Amino acid sequence: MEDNAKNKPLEEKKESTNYNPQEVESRWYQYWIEHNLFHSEPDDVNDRGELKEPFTVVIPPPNVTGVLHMGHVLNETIQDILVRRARLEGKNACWVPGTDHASIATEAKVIKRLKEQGINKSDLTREQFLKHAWDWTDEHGGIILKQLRKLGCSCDWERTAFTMDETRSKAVIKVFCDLYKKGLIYKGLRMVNWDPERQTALSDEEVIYHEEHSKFYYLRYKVAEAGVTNPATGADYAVVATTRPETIFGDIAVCINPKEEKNQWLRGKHVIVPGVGREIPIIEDRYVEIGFGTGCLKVTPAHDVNDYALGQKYDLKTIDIFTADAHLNMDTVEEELQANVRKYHGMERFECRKQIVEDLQAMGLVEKVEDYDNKVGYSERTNVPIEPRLSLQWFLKMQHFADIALPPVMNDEIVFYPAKYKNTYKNWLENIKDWCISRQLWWGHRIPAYYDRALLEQTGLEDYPTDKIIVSETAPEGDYVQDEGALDTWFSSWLWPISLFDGIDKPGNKEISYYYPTSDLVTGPDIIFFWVARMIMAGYEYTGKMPFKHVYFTGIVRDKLGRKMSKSLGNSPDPLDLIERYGADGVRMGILLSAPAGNDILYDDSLCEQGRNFCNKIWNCFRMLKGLQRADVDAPMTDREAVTWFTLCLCKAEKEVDDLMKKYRLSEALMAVYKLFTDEFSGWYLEMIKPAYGSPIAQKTYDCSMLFFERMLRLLHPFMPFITEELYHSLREREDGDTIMREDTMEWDSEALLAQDKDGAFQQEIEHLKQVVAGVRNIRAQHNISPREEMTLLSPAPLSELVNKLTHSKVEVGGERPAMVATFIVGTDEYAVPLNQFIDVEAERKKLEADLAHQQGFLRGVEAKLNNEKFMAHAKAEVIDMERKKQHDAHERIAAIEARLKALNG
RNA sequence: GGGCGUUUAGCUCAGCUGGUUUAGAGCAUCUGCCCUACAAGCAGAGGGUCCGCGGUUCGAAUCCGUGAACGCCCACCA
Repeated sequence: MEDNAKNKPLEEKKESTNYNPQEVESRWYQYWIEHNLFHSEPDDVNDRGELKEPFTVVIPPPNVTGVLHMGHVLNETIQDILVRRARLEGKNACWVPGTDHASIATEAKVIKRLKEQGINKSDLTREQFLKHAWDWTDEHGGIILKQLRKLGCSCDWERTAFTMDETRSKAVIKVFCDLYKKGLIYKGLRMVNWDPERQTALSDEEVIYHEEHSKFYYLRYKVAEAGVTNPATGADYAVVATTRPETIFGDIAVCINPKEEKNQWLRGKHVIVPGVGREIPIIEDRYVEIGFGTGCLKVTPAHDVNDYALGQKYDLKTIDIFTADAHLNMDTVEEELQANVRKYHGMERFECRKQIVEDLQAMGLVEKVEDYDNKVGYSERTNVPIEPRLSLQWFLKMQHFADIALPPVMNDEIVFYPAKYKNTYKNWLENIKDWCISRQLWWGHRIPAYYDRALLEQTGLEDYPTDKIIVSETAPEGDYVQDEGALDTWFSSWLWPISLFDGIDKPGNKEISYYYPTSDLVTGPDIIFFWVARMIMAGYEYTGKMPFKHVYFTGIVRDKLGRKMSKSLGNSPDPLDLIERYGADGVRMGILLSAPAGNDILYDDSLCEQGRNFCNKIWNCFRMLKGLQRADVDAPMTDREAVTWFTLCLCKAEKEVDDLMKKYRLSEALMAVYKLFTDEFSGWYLEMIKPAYGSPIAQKTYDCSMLFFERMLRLLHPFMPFITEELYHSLREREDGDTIMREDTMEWDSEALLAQDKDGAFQQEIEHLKQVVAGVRNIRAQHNISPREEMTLLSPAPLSELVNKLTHSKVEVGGERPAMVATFIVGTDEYAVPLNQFIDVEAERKKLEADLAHQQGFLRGVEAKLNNEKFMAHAKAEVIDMERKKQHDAHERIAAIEARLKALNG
């Protein structure tokens, strides 16, 4: 993988001059913790005695049993950048960490582990099971938070919370009771998404639909009335097409569209469910789409949402033929039909599908089987096909919440980055459905609803009168039974920004008043409905305010082929391993480099490599500067020019980074710093001020350079916290406890500094100079002239001494042109370098002619505009002036090229 | 079936309300270099019909229309 081909073999290398991140990183993280630098308290004041502005971020709590993956690296790095930058700006930054109990995922893991120990969940009481779950949480919980430290995350660890700790649980229960009191929570028998693996209801958002290649089975339903046949075919049966033949045991009717001509003969008749023998009526409803399938729809109210609706409309009974784990339950089928169906009892649903089709085929009741693509819903967590199932669940009415949560996003009180997610958000809220909040799980917040034991035994759960249910934060006196269900995990997550500051239980307390609304939320767009939207709802409902001001949606981290990272593909690198190899700073830079908000990242190790290389570059710049001998002498003119120029570069870059950060264009901000450091500082500035071998540098120049360095470290610190802290302390002696993280109080007025070169004339001069240097270097490269060999540069005008220094040449103004020269043009000036060798006249001429053609083409374009009356009449004056300048410059360049060509020919 | 988004160099992307020397960056590629900070480096070079078509305009990568390809979200066609 490593391309060492052109690298020097290791053994030949001099002593290593590479930056070693591992030692540095662990040392500084420990220092930060020891000095409590991440901790925040309300009403903190700065050195000037002013109250600091709060800047709050709450972490999207990772699953308590989770381990760090690349998605976390991206997400947490972005949060850390925002938080660290806020600290440098003098804000009181508070990043609150924590974990999520993730009820369904964690319960699954616990069950799996118990199974490995030979224990079945069903053998345990609720209390026993919860004991195991808590053990697991204590054991594995928080591993991920430790891993975040390796990444450099500056969370306020003293505030670490858990969605099921005491404060958070209290908030959840309180909110449930409150919403129940407000009439927004109700209990009802509804068709829900049932996960047969975990045996719990799921919300609509937890179902993921996949396109699937399946079969369309055409089944024959014999007409019960004797002698009635299809006039078109003579058949004495109706044909019903279905993708789920195993549900025919629950068929209650066959529905046709009253307008569909070809099925008119079935009106008012009855048919026999094939293989089952149940006689069911033909009903009519316009819901059935004309022209689709056979126009005959089997109605199975217990196992399909639409059929359920039809069942309600026509008052049909329901026969639920599945057990909770999606095996066939024939006990619900009528006694007189048992002989036909008993053999299917206890079969798994897909096995039964095969079997029933086989059996019906044997009976000649299958007309045909076609290939068919349809969508099947899968459980987000267990990845098992969900089963629509009628069950008693708790729901939250959502219209009210949609009404309060939509406007603030649409009018940008809460700003989404990127803004396109506003549409997604709007769409969901405008088609909101009630939220199924109960789960048939034990690991989670138990629903605070109580049933009178005596009454319950009398009525059973389904018929228990709703008005007799007691919803209360504490168990009522007397003989009551608590609801067995737990709440959807998101029913606690949606309170997170409030409950972290105990704002539900103690509204208006000091913490919530200070830290809330939080500043930025960083999360993936995949949980915009699950989490973001619902936090906004809870925020307005319980504080009257938005929960956060900005939402930054990250992309998905993919491999470089664009595939999602997954364990099975083995394309997901272990972040800790990457940190080991490239350093946390390197990994942070790598993951951020190609990550504009909302864009997927095609991750490749080479990105981290670039990050590591950059660290090394910074490290070596520092070594070079620090190693210079200093002397108390006047700085030469070249130093002063270099310092002035770089001051301007730095100020411009600071402004640019500031601007980009305000727009949350983090990768571009980092790139701006990267270019400032590698190109301008290291490539140009250091070469400009580097003293001759063995000579010292002027103290003044040295001090300025160190100042530049420190300012660049500050710019870079949010992105690369470790190396910047290390070098901050290496620049000069610092007091114990000092840190780069403190507010920037350096005397540095970038506006005033930039004003010194308001029209940019000086910067232009240096840019011109850089091009001249490049021109000379180019000639050296083309003619194989060693950088050590001194040359003469013939210039039309005097040039700064910097040119001599950077090109190792003597500049002569004007002067005679010898026969053998190489030339180049910068702007409209022609420069020449006399050569001690013959030049390839043909090659030179060809190049010049190509350039000439290009310039002439350019000129034609410009002149076409200037000769166009309409252009002259419509275009703005500045534009016309610009075109005139272009014309003038092009003429000059053409003249120079022609003169040179003439000299070459003559 | 609706909605949204994307399409610019080999790759990943900038290019804001049309005009800034006939399109920029980083990476990758090629050539030449171990010169006393850095070969995890330095210097230089090459590379684009701005998805197609039509329109608006003096002027379009940029605005409008249309077609295509890809991606995402939502939706109960069995």
